[in-house]
Amino acid sequence: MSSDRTRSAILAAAEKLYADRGFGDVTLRDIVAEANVNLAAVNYHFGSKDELIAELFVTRSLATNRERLNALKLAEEKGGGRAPIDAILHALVGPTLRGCLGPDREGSTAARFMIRASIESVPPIRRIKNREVDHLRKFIAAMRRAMPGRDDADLYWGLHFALAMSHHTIREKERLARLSEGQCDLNDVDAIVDRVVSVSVMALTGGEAPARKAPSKVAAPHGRLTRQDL
Amino acid sequence: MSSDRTRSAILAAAEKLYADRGFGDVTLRDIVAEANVNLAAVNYHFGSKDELIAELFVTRSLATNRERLNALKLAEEKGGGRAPIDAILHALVGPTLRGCLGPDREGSTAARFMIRASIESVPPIRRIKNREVDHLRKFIAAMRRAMPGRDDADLYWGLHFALAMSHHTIREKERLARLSEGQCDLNDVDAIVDRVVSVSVMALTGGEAPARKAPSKVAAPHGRLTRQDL
DNA sequence: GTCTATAGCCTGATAGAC
DNA sequence: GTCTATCAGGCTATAGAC
Repeated sequence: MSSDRTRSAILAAAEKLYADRGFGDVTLRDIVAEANVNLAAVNYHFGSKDELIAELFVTRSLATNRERLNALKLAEEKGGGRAPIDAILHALVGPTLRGCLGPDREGSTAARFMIRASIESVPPIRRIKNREVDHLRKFIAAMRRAMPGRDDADLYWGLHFALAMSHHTIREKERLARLSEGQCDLNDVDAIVDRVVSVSVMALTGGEAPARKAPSKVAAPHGRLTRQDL
Repeated sequence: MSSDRTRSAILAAAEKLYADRGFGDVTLRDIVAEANVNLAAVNYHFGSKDELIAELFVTRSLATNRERLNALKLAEEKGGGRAPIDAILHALVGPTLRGCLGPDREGSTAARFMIRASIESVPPIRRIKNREVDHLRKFIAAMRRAMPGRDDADLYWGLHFALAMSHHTIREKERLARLSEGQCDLNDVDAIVDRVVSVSVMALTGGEAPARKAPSKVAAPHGRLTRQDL
């Protein structure tokens, strides 16, 4: 009982401090001071600093993955087992973007923690991300059903680019706001999700084999290989 | 004179060790052992560990930026002051991708160092990246000349997505190789550059206002706003 | 089981001799 | 410029109180 209170206090204090000041500037001593517990309690309950960080990240990460898979399942049921490609990509990038940029969660501790995790990518978080690859296969499977003709490599690249755009937007939102001098509205999450989905769909459908040996003007600018030639 | 040799030895040893084992696992004591110099020499020559890392990164980073701007200048001269959009994006993402994935530099110390810098994003490197925003304005200016009709916001988003795809490909190349079980060829740099450029061009030209209030089937999947409505 | 006090070792940084 | 010695602060481990 009392154990749960100490454990929870550590988790809450850690998430708050990491969200506020980042992983680099927060020590275990800062965390135990904020939580009003003893230094050794962290090791007792979590084993190490890294495992504490890992638990924080896994908790938030699992929630996002559940949202993703629910949205995917819903979209496929709605389409009788086959969802349109844009709905699949929407299910993939929507939860992540809304979780970090959403107006409801605007500046919530959880959102700011996940943004920090995205920007600083400390070792325990990297480890988790690296083994968190299985649930992406479910998206590849859904994409394969949506676009039966496409090469698998094209599907993987499409998925990869969709994740690239959403993660990079979260990670570099300050920079983009500054570079564009406010002309890119980073508060309108729905518009951002649509933009990412729209570009991802174009990436997946745009180079749709016009003629094996006649690359489109735009796709083969410098006489290099086009996707169709790979 | 002797100072220069010590300085260079530290730089070389640090870049090698960071490239091999990452920033998290390499201490100053490891570096001075590899360089056969005294521990205090690092602080004497660089001020701090962070400034040593910063110097390593800035050196490689400036070289890439020079390549980028040279390629951009060349493309604009070739077109009489106005380069086609794909050539501009090529100049933007080509040097970065070739510098990290190129077959000539395959596994070179410099390439592996820059990949580490991209993956681990340690504080001194983040600081440099954050203030390294000015030279991107030259690319925005060139893009504005190439696509006079486009909204500035669209140009910024296009630039942002191009960088997103190239950086994410460098950063997650192992993961993509594993996820795709080798079906995505991460050794064919030219093909990757073309793929990134091709998608970026589509992002910039694809949503080209078909009709103000009739969003295309693919761009407005869920009745949300399309780019044209922003 | 839960928690505290304390000691250990490693890190980056620095002062002062040479 | 270079080196030795030492420092403060970080995370971890453990012995023992409750």
